Amino acid sequence: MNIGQAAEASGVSAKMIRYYEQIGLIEPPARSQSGYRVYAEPNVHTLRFVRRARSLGFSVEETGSLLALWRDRSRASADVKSLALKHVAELEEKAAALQAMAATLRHLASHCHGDQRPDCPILDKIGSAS
Amino acid sequence: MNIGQAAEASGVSAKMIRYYEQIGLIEPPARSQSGYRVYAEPNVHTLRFVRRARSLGFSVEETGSLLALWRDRSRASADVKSLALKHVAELEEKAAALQAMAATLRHLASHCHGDQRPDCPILDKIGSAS
DNA sequence: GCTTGACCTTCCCATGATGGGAAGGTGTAG
DNA sequence: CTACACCTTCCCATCATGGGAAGGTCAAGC
Repeated sequence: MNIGQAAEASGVSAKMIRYYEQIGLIEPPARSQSGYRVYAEPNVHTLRFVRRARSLGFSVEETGSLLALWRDRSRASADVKSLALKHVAELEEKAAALQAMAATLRHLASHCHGDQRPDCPILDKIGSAS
Repeated sequence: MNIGQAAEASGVSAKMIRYYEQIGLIEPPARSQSGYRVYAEPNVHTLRFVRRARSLGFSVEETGSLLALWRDRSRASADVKSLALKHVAELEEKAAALQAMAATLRHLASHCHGDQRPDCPILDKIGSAS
């Protein structure tokens, strides 16, 4: 399987597969005589793991830790759980920060007429609030 | 006022003030004979505006639009309000995405014993779920 | 066999917002 | 006059991703 097919099968772009290999997140695959990367099913499986970890908001580095845990059959599930819950806390913190911004701005907007007149408490507040 | 004092007074780092100037977000300030940037109160006011817009999650480019609206005394408040509400929608979308990740992961974690045993539904799911 | 087009390779550049730091000039207080 | 704090510009790094150029490879069709 060439990189294009591995990309198709895993949902990870060819560009990113090469990048993940370059930074050491995934193992370099076999190469054909002409230098093409050749992927087998286990490689694709790993790529899918990476894609899903990324889609759960883990950074590439954290994904590397997850991969290591995944491959280590003797790890304690407590290690995985603590990593996951720490990440959950970070996600929730970021979500809360975004929602606080949205709430503030929505509040400002609710006081803005939104018509032809220039008066606008949104800009007034951004320009003078503490 | 030199750039350090303007940074102190506005809450924007000297590095970022130079960057904002370089990309054209803010006007180049006056210069002293020796080439030092010299800021007056209106400059600091603008910097504070930028800082607050950024802290509400507006990108630098969006902040530029807000600045233009702020300086344009004849703009309609409807223009400001629509920009603000569009941004609110984006913020809420991002927050919802993060919370969905957190919820998924929290759900997976709730099924993980978190003890010395290696079995872990978190990794199992990341490794095999669709 | 030869051409064509789809694929692959590596290499470099760009993004967005920010910080770090080097090399060198300036300004001020003691 | 010497320190020291500040300023200047310039380059580099981050994080994850995409774009694209220049050139090699492979398979299908003529």
